[in-house]
Amino acid sequence: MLINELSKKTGLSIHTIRYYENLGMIKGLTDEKVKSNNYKHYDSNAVERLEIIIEAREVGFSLAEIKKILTTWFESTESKPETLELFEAKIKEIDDKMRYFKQTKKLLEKVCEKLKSEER
Amino acid sequence: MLINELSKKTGLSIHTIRYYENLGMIKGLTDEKVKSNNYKHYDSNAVERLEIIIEAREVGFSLAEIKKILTTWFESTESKPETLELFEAKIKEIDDKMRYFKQTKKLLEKVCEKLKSEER
DNA sequence: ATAAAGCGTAGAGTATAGTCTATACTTTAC
DNA sequence: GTAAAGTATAGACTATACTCTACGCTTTAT
Repeated sequence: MLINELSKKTGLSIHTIRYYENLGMIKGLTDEKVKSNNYKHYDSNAVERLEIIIEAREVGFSLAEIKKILTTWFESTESKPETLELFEAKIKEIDDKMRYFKQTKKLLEKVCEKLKSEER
Repeated sequence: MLINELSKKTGLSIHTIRYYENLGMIKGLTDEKVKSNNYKHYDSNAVERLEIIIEAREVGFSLAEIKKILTTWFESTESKPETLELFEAKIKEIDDKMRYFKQTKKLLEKVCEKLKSEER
């Protein structure tokens, strides 16, 4: 599929997809048989990668961190112990964030209660 | 307390605290009795506000959004229905994010498994 | 065959959230 | 009383993640 279809499939803008591609997070391939243009074709792996990017950026990971996750998941040949340590630390971070989430949700619920009681 | 103590209590840098103060998220007061300087004094409310800021930014709320939460929680006199709607939408957002968290955590756990199996 | 839409690259611009520097005055320690 | 450390303001600078514009070429539709 071309970038337009990829954009529609993932909900990301063409600009954003190209930005991620420039960062090396996804890769499109030009059809060798066609010489008149250099349009890039994207496969299901590109979709998968973009879906992971969307998920992980929502969690607050930086694109640099997400890139490491993608590399390890899809390309890694040799495994470095430091990468494992990084990801294990990230899992702990997620657990910590979950706690912040619960606290903030509670606060927001209290704020809503307050607003509702003032309404009367 | 002065800004140095506030910084130590919250773990935020003095620069960041001033940045938040400039945004109107916290407020220090100069001692009227002392005329030689205009050092600002911060009370427990400032600490409370900064703790809320830390929590909520971890969740991914923008400072503009956090400011609204603080205003409603500490200063609001009249309650606007749109504010209530905003916060209720934010609670839903938190629930959505929780799902992303769980998915990303699963992915990271799989990635860690992969790394461990390659190690052997 | 020509206009409209799509693709590519490169680079400029924007928004958010800090972070740092310069300058000047004040307080504290020795 | 002098140097070091603390405080204030203003503005410059940085990093991250987009977002947009300009330009030129290609494909598609009419």
